[in-house]
Amino acid sequence: MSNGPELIITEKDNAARRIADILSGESAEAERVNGVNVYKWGGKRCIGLSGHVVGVDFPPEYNDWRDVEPVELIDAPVDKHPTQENIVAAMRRLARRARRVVIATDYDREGELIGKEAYEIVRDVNEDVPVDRVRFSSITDREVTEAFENPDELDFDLAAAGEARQIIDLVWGAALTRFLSLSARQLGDDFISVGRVQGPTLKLIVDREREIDAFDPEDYWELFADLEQGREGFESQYFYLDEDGNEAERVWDGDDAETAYETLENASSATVESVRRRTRTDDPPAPFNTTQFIRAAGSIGYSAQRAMSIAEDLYTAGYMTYPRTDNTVYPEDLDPEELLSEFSGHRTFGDDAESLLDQDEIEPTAGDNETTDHPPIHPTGELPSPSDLSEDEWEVYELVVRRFFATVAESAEWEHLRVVADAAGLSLKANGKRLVTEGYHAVYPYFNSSESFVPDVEEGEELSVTDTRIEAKQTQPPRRYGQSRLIETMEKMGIGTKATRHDVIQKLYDRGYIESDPPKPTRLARSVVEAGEEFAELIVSEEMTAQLEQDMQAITRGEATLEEVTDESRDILEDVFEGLMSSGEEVGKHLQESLKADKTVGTCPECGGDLVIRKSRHGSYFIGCDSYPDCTYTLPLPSTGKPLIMEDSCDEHELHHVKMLAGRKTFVHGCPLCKAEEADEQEDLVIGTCPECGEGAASETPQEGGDEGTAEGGELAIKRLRSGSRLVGCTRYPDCDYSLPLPRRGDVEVTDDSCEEHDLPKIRITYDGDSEPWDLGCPICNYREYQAEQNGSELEAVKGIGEKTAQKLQDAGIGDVSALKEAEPDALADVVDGIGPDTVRKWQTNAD
DNA sequence: GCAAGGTC
Repeated sequence: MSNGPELIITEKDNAARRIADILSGESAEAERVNGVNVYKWGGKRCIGLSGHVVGVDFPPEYNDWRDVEPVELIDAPVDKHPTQENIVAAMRRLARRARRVVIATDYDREGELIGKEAYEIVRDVNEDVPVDRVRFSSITDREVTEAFENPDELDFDLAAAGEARQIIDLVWGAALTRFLSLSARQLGDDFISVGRVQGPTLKLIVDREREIDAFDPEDYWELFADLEQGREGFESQYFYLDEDGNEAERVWDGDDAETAYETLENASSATVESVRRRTRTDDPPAPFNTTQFIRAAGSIGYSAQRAMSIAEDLYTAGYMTYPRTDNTVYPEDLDPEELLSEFSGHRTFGDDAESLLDQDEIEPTAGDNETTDHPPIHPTGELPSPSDLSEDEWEVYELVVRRFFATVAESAEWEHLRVVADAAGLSLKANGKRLVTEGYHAVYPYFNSSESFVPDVEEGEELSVTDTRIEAKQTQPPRRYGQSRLIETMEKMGIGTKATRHDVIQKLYDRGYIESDPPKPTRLARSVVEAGEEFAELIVSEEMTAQLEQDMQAITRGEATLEEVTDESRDILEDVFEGLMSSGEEVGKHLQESLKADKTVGTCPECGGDLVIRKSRHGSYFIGCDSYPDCTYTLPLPSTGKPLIMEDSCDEHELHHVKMLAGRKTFVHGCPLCKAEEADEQEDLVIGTCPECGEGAASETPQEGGDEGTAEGGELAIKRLRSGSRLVGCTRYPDCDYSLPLPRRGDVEVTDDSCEEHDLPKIRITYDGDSEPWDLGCPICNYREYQAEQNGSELEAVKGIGEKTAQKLQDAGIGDVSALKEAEPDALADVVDGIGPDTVRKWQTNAD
């Protein structure tokens, strides 16, 4: 038997480092094996994977979509192959000499499978080494130590359940995706995908849109009266009892409403008929799991994707716990008092933490989901200072801290006051609420805690009616799902996981199935869902996951095998394909029509054909005529973003407006023909000489046939392009392509002020309305600053570097990422305040 | 190039 080291394998590097610290009493040292961190102490090594390091796929001979009939994929073999070669290689190297291996991946089904994948890699190079499995749900001293004292075995049945899922997802997803894409002749980047999770998610969105389309608004009226007691006024609303004896406020008949309003208008007083006071306890919220965190972040303006990305950064930097968790119950190990006391004395959180510590008892709330995966999201004892984080990061961090505070705070108490009064035979009601005990709201301001005032009145009291109103309204269609509502609904339906739900939504955007926020389905999405409903009901239904979940549990309990479950699933898919293949052409035609509808901007002014959005060979978008090459009419589009056709259109040209999607830089381009005409009409405005080819400029490279160093007389002008963008560019374009960017929005104004260095006038951008003008200054100086900023945000993209830190680095002469990578850690740490060489090394690893 | 699931 080998007397080499003991090898511990975790699911991720972060866990490896923390476990090594705990088991070694902080004495573990990091070394790099094949570019992978390995933590080393005594006779032990600890390596972190990156989730799955092997993936399932068909053998290469199935790669060509046109050579292989999609139906053939159903019975095609499924292989596993390394996807993270460096990690696999490092593991093999370490496992070869190991005397013992301990699998310490996450404590859930997927973790068991990842553990089994590691086990197989280990076995491949070392037949005899004993392999143990340890399970713990939070990386704390006690849990980890205990787990390692009581090692267990890998649960191969549990892992097999995960493998069954992998195979079924691949076979169904790939076969159906290829079938739809081939039938619609959509090959390349724009294939048409379906899958067990994206299918029902898309159907959810499409179904809601169908309800909205089918919605028929109804008119109704509501009546209000302002009442006054002494000098205190408040609003009341008219109500009546409907046929079922329920209270109703909406009057559905216009004449009835008018009659009631006439009566109300003429009433000068109202008599209080009843007063009801109630106190209601408002309990603090449960700890954050991923879904609830995303929801809360959504309520302060972060998309699901963005919230998770920030959470990931805060986690990697050590400020909060693992962001992907289902758990809403704090582990016993978490001592809330101890964690609170870490915040006492803190500039922002100190007062709240201290007031919470003053409570008689600290008993955290608990949610309904108690799982073994990870603890609920909460801040760690390591506190960042605001300068370590960007503004967004700080805002999200504060949310996480305050949520933790809320979970250990006291309940709030509301006093509800309901007053019913009679005015000339009409019933009026008013509901007041007052926050009597602030409770957790004092530390968690994210919930609405606004009060509504109704004065203390008594039964029989006369109130005067000071004003009356009648409001004509219409019933509203159901609302589209927002991203966080979608994620919550997916969780309820049991589809996707904490780590994937937000990615699924992103995937729907990427595939051209949804657009805007809240997401709205495209024509293509409707067709895909229709095709699914008709031929492959399971792929657009949450039933598929529910069934799979049952099968996986059977495998886990040893009541079914992986083969039985996957064979049965393949049989069902065979049946699906029988129906599909006989209607392939029809399905394809329908999909193609929808695809075209999604791209059509309007009618071609030259030939009457359809104008559609196209992609050039260079990857940029433009508008072209569908009858190309017979008609060569085109219109340009802006170079940034992905075009989206909007519902409204231009009155003059009858072309749909176009929106350019570019994340936070998304903007409405408008009518592409108007933009082109505006550019044609506007003349270039010369503001100076071109620094590259103008008078006095020495050309850097001798031109062939030209005299060395001779300027060509180019001038700089403010130009408007047909694509809608503006720039300062050389009048000799395209012979000279010198150009400087100008902002898309606002009016460009040339001031009398000029830049001495570049001999150009300073430019000011003015806006309609109250917005302050922007003194952009000299366009060359401005562009230089812009580039420096770009380098800065490139630095900020590195994990662990926030806005302020990037600034500090720039001050220290680290202008961009490559400079950071080349920097000597000790030397850099010396010049940057509060940063150690280890942090620099961490950034350098992160920058790779 | 397909899915969904890890993780970055």
